[in-house]
Amino acid sequence: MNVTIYDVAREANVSMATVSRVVNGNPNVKPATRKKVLNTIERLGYRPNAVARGLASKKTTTVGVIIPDISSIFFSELARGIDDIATMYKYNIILSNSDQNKEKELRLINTMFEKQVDGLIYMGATIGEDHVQQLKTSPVPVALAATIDATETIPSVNIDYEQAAYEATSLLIENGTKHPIYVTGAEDSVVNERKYAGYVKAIKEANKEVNEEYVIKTEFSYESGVDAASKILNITDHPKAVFAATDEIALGVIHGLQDNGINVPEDMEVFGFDNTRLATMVRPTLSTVVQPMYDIGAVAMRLLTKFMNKETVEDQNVVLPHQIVKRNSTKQS
Amino acid sequence: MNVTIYDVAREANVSMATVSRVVNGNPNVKPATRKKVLNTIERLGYRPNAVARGLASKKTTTVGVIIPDISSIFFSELARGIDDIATMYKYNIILSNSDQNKEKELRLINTMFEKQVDGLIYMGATIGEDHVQQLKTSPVPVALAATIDATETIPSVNIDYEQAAYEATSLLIENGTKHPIYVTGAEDSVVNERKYAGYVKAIKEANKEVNEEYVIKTEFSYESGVDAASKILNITDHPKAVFAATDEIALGVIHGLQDNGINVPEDMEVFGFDNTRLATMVRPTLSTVVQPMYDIGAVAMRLLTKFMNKETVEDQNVVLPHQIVKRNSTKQS
DNA sequence: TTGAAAGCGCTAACAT
DNA sequence: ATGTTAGCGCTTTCAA
Repeated sequence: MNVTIYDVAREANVSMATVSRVVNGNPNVKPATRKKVLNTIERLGYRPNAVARGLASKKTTTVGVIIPDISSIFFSELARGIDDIATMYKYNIILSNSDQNKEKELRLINTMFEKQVDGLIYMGATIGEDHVQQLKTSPVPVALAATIDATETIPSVNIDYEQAAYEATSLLIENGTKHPIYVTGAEDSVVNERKYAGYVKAIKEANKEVNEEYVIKTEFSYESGVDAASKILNITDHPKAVFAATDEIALGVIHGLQDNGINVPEDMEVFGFDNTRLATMVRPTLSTVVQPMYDIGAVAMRLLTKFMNKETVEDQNVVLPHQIVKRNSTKQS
Repeated sequence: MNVTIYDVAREANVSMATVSRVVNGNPNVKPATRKKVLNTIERLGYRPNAVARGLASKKTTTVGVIIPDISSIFFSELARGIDDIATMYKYNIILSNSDQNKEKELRLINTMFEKQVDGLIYMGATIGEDHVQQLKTSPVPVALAATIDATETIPSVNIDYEQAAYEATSLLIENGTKHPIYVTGAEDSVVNERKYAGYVKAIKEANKEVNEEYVIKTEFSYESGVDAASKILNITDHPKAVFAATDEIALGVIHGLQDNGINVPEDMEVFGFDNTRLATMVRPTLSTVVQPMYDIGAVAMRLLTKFMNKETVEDQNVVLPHQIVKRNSTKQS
């Protein structure tokens, strides 16, 4: 058996309550007593049992994190932001991958509640009614990171996807391509919708009409980008600029283009989205939209701590600033 | 207040024990009773409290995972393998970043124990005596993933780093470069030592002598690779092949070389290590050592489940097979 | 400043 | 097949 608070109390000739007080830094303990207790804690090698503490106090100092895929360069960066702030506020993180699978997402949320997390950070493209339902009846605070629910009723941290996509597309248009091609995933999410909306807005502003042939819906992967490049090259008289919904797609497009003897950006320009570390790990380096993944995670966690502390929060839906960074996959303008 | 097992018992006219039995799938319950209980669980929206269960049963179905940096493409892949197998065995994961900081590592291990994890998976290059001490006196099973302690007394899952590095270097030598350059991090870890030993072995086999000028110790980052390329180019009459200790360094080297007008692999060859997703996301695609990160994580977790189940394990130090994959950053031989 | 004692919600003998 | 009853190790009133 392990040494318990009771053992310490007995050995130090004080009550459990006193030991508890010194362990928890309660100031109402005479220095001499504190010292005595601390000594026997040291001597016995006492280590508080967080589970027992959790049961008694109804706080686990643990937050749940549901993430689509931690091996994704995008989400792992977010997770890092979450964990750093969590650590700062003395929380630990239970991390689970959902693969954007609805059943699994719902099940995971429930598991997190069973484990009595003090709060939950949720990431996942498609938030249906059942998700919202389950999240809104949560016994603990919830925050969405880089995720938007249609009702916009759950606290969240994001950037202005529409505006960002609009700016990126506009830049390509200004650079001389009237109707850039858009390559994205065929995902049915609010974030994806907004990016598309921004693209459309820029196109309409310049051309009035959106040519569906120039919108390629595939998957959010490097390979899809490579494939998309071939498709693009097969379009007769294709536009000379491509806006990709993620950096990973953009990288694929660049390489797919290069594999076909096309020079980027001389022959064709490519613009990405996210500014993952990948963006500077290509030649030419990728012009892209800076989505501050780490910060989104960090701010989401910070927001959650406020809710957990029952602080009043001014704005539940945080919109972080984005940026446009021009590197070498687009022409200098 | 939440609904407890006691409420369910009362409403269903059975004892807590019976409710506990149906919740835990104990077969010793009359089907009719089970159904009745299940109904009232449903009706009351009862959700078992895992913390209370943990206190009573001394099992939390949670394992700790200490990782240097989840945002690293290498470790996040490992983490994914861990979580998948954990999920398969009904465990959840408490994930914490250590940044390879000794103080933090030691503190995290302790926190994991306080939280009463049922097991611990540890990753981290430098395992000193205090780590070994703390890990060996662990109250729960521990497994190292892609990590080696000098005493080799803690269960672990790895590949044969020395052999892998030897093979990679030899391949470069066979391709015509008598003494390839080695670019690695200045990290003081067993894994790093072994890779270096493999490199040295191959060099000695071909030349008898190792030229220290051809060993560049920097950091494990893309940027370091880029910088290393310049250094290499500054070496008079430098070798025409580079073996990098990680893919990320290799990518940097390739781009640094290309930025200086060098063609890969025509002018210089580059070989990586790990086979992260990065390897196929460069042009030319990267020849590299396949270290099965996902599998290492998965096997480590599987190993841990065996220990947690008190199964007897034949070999505590698992060595997974590696592979050499030739892509386009080396010449066809 | 300290102690006593009642839980927190559940599991696990032990009975029946 | 089901119920009774101790705890699990800690926090938290409430008293003193």
